[in-house]
Amino acid sequence: MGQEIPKIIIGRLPLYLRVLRRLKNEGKVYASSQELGKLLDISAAQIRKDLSHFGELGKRGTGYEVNFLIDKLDKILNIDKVWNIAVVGAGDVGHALARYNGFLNRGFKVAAIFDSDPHKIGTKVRDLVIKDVKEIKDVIQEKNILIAVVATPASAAQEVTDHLVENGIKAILNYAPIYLKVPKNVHIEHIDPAIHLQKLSYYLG
Amino acid sequence: MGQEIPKIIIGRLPLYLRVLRRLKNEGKVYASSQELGKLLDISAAQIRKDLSHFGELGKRGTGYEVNFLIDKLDKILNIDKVWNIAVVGAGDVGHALARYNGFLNRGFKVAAIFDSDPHKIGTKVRDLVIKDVKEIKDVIQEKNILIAVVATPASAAQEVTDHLVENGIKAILNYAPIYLKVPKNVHIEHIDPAIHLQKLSYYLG
DNA sequence: GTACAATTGTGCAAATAGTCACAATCCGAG
DNA sequence: CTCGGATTGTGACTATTTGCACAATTGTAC
Repeated sequence: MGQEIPKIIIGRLPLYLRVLRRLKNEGKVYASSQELGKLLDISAAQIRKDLSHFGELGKRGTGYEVNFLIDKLDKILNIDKVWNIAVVGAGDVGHALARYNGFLNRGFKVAAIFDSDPHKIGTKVRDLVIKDVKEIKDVIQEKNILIAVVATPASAAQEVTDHLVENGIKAILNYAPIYLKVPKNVHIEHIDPAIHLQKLSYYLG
Repeated sequence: MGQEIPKIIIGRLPLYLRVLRRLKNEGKVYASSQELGKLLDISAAQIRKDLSHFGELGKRGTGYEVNFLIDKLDKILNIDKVWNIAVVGAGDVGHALARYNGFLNRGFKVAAIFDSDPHKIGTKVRDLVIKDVKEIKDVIQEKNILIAVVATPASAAQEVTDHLVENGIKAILNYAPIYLKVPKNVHIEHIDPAIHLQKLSYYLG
């Protein structure tokens, strides 16, 4: 303990959590590393080693108690509460995110959505009013938002990002097809479907 | 050569390509590994080593010729043509994908979209008619589709996937928040925004 | 044409990640 | 209360990935 946990391990924890939630739903009380591994195509040894970074979470002979492990992972990933997040860009992606039902029971709630288009500002997505990007500062302060999603066109993404960072955002999920520069104390993840498709097409040669 | 290229390297090639396209747009003719590295937060040495797997693509003293490298990466990734792809699920994600303008110049075209909801079947997204999932077989044969996107609820995703695989799909991009089982000759990539958000929230502890 | 600044490609070393295999432990049956 | 099957946690090992450093090459300036 006390050790810095490698990023690659952190990246697997949400996968473990997702499958555990499913098992819980199916009424399962215990799960072995072998069983989890089979459901995730990850070796049982790796799962055990990953989890062992956070203490002795399993019981020898029995496996991992599903509910206990879910709670533990929730705490580790800091999603034992719900984070308010902001979405910038009310295009198709912004709309899809604002309307997505899957966030709430996984630790997040879209609490604000912004755009710069006067035609969109003031209209609603679900029960959320699209606000002017100029209001970002006030809103994220008021709603205590630390996580934002950038869902603007590539041309606006860096500028929006800088603005978010200036106003205290500490983590960004970026859907714009461009690499965003952020200070190293700000964390960032990227989603670009074309990138994934290109990885796939390589293997179809 | 003849060697199997590690997956992790293949995963970076689309990133190189994306930044090269931007540089080309800006009128740049040459780019050094250092310059690319700075734009991507990847070490220059790593970029050189990655690219060296595919021949001597740069010029010592000068760097990489942008146009040449773009062409080369296009060929390596098999996107020197446009792939027809199918989207299954015409919800928010399916709509967003079908309406997205960014695919075409990156090697892909949404050529079909399917749903099982009778209310949606027959309606249009852009100029694409939403078809019944029962027509998957015929349409992907007719349009020569090898790549599909699963954008259904989690509950339907595995069934849809099995159906796609049975009918010749060789690569799947999965947006459903569930791990999909596929035969090992079928390639798969996953996108789940909640997973990314959870990776981020870990660091906000 | 020579000197020099820039930059690649790459062998080697270091760091990181993953697998193996087994002692330690747990639980249930008898 | 002992035995046996199951399963974890982990040290030792192996494999993979990254970084370093420099010879080889290129182009330019004079």
